[in-house]
Amino acid sequence: MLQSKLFTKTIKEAPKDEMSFNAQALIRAGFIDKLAAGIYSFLPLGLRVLDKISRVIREEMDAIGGEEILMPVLIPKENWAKTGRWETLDVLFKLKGEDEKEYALGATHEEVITPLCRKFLFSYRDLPIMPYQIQIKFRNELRAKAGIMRGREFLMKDMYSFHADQADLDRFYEVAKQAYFKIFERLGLGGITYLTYASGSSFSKYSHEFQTICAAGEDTIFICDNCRMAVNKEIIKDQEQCPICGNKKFREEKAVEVGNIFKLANKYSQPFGLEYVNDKGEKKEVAMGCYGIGPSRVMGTVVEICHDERGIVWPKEIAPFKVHLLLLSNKSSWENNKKEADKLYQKMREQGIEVLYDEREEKGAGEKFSEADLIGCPIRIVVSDKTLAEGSAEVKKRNSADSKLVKIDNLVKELTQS
RNA sequence: CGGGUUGUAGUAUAAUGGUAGUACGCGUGCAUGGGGUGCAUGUAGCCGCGGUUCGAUUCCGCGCAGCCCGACCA
Repeated sequence: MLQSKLFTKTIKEAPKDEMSFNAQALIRAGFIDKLAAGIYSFLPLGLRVLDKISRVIREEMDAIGGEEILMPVLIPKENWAKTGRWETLDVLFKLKGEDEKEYALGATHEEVITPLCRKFLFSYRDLPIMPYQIQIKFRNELRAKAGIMRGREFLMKDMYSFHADQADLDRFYEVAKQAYFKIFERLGLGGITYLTYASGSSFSKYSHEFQTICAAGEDTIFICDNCRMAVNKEIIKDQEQCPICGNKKFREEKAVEVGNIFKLANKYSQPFGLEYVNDKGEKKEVAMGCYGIGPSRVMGTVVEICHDERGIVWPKEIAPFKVHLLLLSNKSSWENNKKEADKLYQKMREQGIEVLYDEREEKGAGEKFSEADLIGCPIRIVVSDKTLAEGSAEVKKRNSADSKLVKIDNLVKELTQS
């Protein structure tokens, strides 16, 4: 993409009413814009990142049998009433149409997916199934904060699994757990994201959260370094030792809940009468699980963790572009340098390398460098008088101070191999 | 939802009961061209309503909005 065509601009000073680093950096770099408290637009750069996060999640969900769907945002009152959550789920945004019919915006989708599956699930032969969606969720948080880490609307991947019995739910739950570890590894949060025991429901003693260590996090977790698990502070009183190894030494950390998996059992299948017939002709209740990850929260979390004093340092799989190509030149050599950089840009695009090309003539070198650091693409390539004198371009990784000159003819080949 | 705090230009800030200033941005021109470059010039603002006052951006009240702490968070 040509940077001159990017309608967003970077700004030097963050708005004073944004306290969280993720929002400050993302706004300064032109990834997001705040409309109201907890409500953000995703701009071209930000949407690319969000889409990449979603893509990683989608790939891993598909790999464990997920089937992607898209459910409504507008959910009639009757569905919520059936489970009692019209009254008890206080984050619901409720609204009324002209005809007085009442709805709530989707805060979670058990009340949609469960009756939906009633239309297709009849026999044990139909089980298990694992539909999921990636969609904006609406929750009227009393206090939105921390930039895109706790918004009133946010992107969420929610998968629901349906099983013939508890044993099959337990089996798939472990599969989903492993998929989640893979996802966080790919998103650049591997090694600092812990499976965390948290409060469960009447159907299972615990739920599991995926908590990423992060000073900006709202949760406090206690980590067992022995088996690399954690316990949420909310249940630490009734869980004084590691549930896995019995170790009593915990390390306390602030963390962000980036994912959550939950055994629902019959909590929703029961009120909606979701049953199937087993191989003996008997009617049985379907056992359910649900599995959430918030891509927008993940994006905020990554920014909180992957940055330095100059800006964001995106993990390679979710960077808006792999390469940020900068054209520098003085006036006399502009035409020539631009021709070389244009060629390089074309070649990279032909090879499928995602590249943001800063070909703006009016910007000085310092501004281009500063913006590149702020935006945070993994690889910066500079074409200038200096580099062209060597028949080369300068290659520098965002996460390293070192740079090197690479012959222009070898550059694209080297990039496709890295 | 309780407590606190703040609303001045697109952004960040200053002053003032009597013509609202600075920096960045944006526009124009020239210079510059390896770390948010320089000079000139232009552009744009007091959250809303009510009260006090000859006069309110300033003082008072109410409202709205932002932020912080807390509570809440399938």
